[in-house]
Amino acid sequence: MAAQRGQRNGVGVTPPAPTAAEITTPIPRVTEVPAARERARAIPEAAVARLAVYLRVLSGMQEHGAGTVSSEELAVAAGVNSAKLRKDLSYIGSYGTRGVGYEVAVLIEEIERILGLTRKHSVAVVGIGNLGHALANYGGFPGRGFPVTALFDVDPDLVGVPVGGMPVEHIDDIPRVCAEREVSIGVIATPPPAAQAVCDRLVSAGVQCILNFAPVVLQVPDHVEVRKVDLAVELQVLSFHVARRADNAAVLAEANGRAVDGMVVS
Amino acid sequence: MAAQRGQRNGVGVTPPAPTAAEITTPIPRVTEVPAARERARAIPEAAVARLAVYLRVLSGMQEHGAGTVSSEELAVAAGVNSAKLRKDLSYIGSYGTRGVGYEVAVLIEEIERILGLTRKHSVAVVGIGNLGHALANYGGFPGRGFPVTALFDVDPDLVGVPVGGMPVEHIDDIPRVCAEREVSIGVIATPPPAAQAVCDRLVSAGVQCILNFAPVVLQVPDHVEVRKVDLAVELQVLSFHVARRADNAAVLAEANGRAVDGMVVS
DNA sequence: TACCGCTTGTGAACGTGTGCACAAAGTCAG
DNA sequence: CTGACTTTGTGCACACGTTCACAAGCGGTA
Repeated sequence: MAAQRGQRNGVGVTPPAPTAAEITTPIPRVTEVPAARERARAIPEAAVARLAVYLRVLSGMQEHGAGTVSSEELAVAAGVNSAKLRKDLSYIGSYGTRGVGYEVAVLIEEIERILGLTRKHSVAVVGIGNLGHALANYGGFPGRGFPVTALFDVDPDLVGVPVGGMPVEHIDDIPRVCAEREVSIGVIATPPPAAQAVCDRLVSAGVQCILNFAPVVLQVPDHVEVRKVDLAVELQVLSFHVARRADNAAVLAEANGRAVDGMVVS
Repeated sequence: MAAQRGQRNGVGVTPPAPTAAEITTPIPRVTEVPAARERARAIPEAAVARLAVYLRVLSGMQEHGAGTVSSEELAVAAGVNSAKLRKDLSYIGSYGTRGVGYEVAVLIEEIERILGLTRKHSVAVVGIGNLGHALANYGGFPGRGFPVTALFDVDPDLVGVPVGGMPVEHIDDIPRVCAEREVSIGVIATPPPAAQAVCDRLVSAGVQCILNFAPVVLQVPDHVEVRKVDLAVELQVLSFHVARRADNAAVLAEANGRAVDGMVVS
């Protein structure tokens, strides 16, 4: 969940709070919004993540010259249940033809529209260590539409050095550079102790979406979206499964050959 | 999941299948297992991921000399609701003292036990490109207990070259090396087209847990656990939120100052 | 045109996870 | 020892996401 599954700042969960002043300007409470594109809000987060997967699979299919797909085909390729897939697609509208399937090109277009991939999203990477280096070199970042337009680090020896064809800037320049280059997504790849400070700078520079690789729980204002990629957590979840498997095997072995019962070690 | 989060192989969702022959040997169906440590199975995946986060926070607290924590303190530090935290902890047992809180040391020990961190888990990294390089240099991998004991690549120029103090092996040697070094977790950091083949080799080498960085849906047997870290998906989810935000702002602006209605750009 | 088979889209049941609120249980002061 | 205060552990209700199952709708065929 990911996984994942994204961090929400979670702290301000005080429900009796009226949560006034939502986006930027003091808006006098708009509860019943026109709902034309408000539909977007209704898409569950998990479904959004899957839509991104469908999009990738569809792109592959298009390159192989496929004109249409059935929900079943697409579901198998994406590794999900076909009913779930259809429900996910229904969140963005009805673009299929009953008895036939979906037109690949149409689906790609609609998913890209919903995911906001029609606009380019400038990405800034902060922290040019091992991981930041790798991210900067990732070839303009995975897939379409996420050009890396700024790199930052605190190390003066790194500042000015080109990495992946782009000079590293000092983190003190985050506000200026992010504003100039209209950065909309910040990637934090710093050591843990620096992460919160960097995050604060990005936020005050107007960045509203952050991808955090540092193993730290970031505190951000409500209007900022944070997603977390935590290698340690991923490994530990896998470790849990290893342990569970081993334990189950032991229990099962005990349950079958029940002669030895002094064997169960704590 | 993302969260996210973890990929389940999802394809074999045929519910009428009896799912016979579970783990390794032909076991005659054990439904009601002793349930002593079967409790482990009952822990929701999302809770496991959070336990890993709690563990990190607790370690930090212990270094700062904290002896006990209340659920509220720990919850704030971990960025979750305190009720959720208590429920998560209750999955692993009752180790708190009412009126006082939890002993940090005890909690750390119990979480480590549940997550299986008392054993060492050898990690193999396959694909020594940008990302694989970064992972190999990550300093024995994040935190405790996950030593990287093998590196693999298909490029003959890389084989034998030491990366992070460890020579790269050829992927043809995956079965032998993984068996020798008792690798329990495989990390796939290859280009997408190679991922499935590498995965198959790891699985046939006996690796049961895989962390996949390649943007591909891996097909694995039921007994293998896969977790996926997909940068493209993460970015696209963030992109979705950028778009949603922009749309909402536009709608709100329209709803408020309803004089200008030609301003809403698609 | 009428029928048939196929696939979508979705209402409804189900299961899981989250959040609330409170009893149970402990500490500490007097 | 008693009583007040604090914090855990959990039953319960709710919300969310997943899965099922089927009616609605479309293309092809006679």
